[in-house]
Amino acid sequence: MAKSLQLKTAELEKISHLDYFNIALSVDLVIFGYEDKELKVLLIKSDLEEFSGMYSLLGDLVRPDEDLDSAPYRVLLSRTGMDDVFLEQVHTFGSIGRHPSGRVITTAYYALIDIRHHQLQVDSNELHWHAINDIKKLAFDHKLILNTCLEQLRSQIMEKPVAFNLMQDKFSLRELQEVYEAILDIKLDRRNFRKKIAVKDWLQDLNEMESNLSHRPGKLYGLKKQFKRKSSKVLAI
Amino acid sequence: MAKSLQLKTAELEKISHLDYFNIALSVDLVIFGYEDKELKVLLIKSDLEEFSGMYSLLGDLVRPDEDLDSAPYRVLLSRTGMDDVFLEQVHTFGSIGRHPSGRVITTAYYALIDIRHHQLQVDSNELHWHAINDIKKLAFDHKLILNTCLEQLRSQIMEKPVAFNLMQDKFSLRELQEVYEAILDIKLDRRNFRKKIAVKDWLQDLNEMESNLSHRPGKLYGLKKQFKRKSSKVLAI
DNA sequence: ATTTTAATGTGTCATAAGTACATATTTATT
DNA sequence: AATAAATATGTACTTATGACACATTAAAAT
Repeated sequence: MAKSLQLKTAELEKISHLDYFNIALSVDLVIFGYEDKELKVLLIKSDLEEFSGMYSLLGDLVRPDEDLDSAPYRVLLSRTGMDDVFLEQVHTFGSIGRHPSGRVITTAYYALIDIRHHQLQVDSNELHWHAINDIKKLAFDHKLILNTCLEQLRSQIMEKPVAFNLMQDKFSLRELQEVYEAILDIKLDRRNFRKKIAVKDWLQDLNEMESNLSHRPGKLYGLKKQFKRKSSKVLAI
Repeated sequence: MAKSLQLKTAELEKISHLDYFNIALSVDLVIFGYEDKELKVLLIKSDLEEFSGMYSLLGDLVRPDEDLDSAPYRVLLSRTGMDDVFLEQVHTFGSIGRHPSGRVITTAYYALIDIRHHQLQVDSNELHWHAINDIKKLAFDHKLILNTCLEQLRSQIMEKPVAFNLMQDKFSLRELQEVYEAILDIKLDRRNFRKKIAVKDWLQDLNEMESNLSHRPGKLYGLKKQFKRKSSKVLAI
């Protein structure tokens, strides 16, 4: 296989016969969703005998004819049917022993999904949403990858308008606060939370109210246009 | 080459004959140093004909028998003789066309070097320090990699005690401020800078003074032990 | 119609952090 | 003894953070 590479430099030639291409490169996805006031992650039953019965992240080898950053979009689309999703690269994991089947280095991404808009086109009944606090161990080093991505998500939500990718287009401030509380896993003070969000100037007052509630409805807001991607998802600024 | 892999899963077997291993993985290093009140980067003349005359970052392919995070240490030691260096992984770059010789995905690291302590064991006279503001273009996508690493460095120096890796063990507050100014490329107010640093509680007053100056000497400080690595470099917390 | 329920919407005070800015002090040099 | 060139330090203003309580609204129940 390595012979089919079009290598030109002395360095690459010299190295190729030393089995340098025995390293495979994959992407792994921490797919976050939000439902029932909980942050969830989409997991699949591992198909490796070493990890039978355990769950793992969705992932795949990177193809030679796609950009690294395109691979996670392809995986998402092909494995879940979800398109137009917010994705961010987090870290690359490459310990020697991390994959039992061989040398695989993996670049981890996190995705943010509005579960209510992106229905799972389940290609297997082994795909399930798991509440983040219920995930105790995962196959491979995927728990480490999950923790790393969760930390990155937590550190970004007050800096950039990314949490909105977990929500529908219209939401009340209560709903927004609940999303933040689910991500951070702490209770927030309502007045202080609203003050902080107001300062960011991310929100558009839609002049609409919640409905079908058995109590006083809240105002509805949307993310300002300048922070949205096509089809209403948020830019990775 | 790919045949020599010990692949066990159906998925990997299926994929291996599709030339999936035609992707090579490398590491590239943005090696920062500080001298003459300037932030510098260690560059080497590119050995590719496509980029003849241009400079590039130090890098190498990752070997199958080393952890990904070990590769940059090996590169640093073998190419410059420098040991015990602060390194941090930043981002992985994997566009299809980024390397003219074939498909190479690269994980970028930045290193922080105290130039005065780590004399270059130059293995080639093509290795040179370049002031960061003088670097206009680089081979491959290395200017993008440099910019990404510089941004990460800038965003970390007020959060974590990493800038000290660019300095000698004993320093005055003026010298420290000059390092921060070089990294951020802005002038800082002396009083406010000292207040901010004091709050961090990173510094140990050494009860020594500068000497051999033609003006009033400043007090000397060192980084507190708890933030140091062996041989006086800073932990990546 | 009135009351109850369950939520929304809002302000103040105290503390901490950020920013702009000027003067007295110390050492070596002349 | 005077000069040069730097160090060391404080205050006033503004902005951000965190703790905390009460009046209001809409729907549902009576």
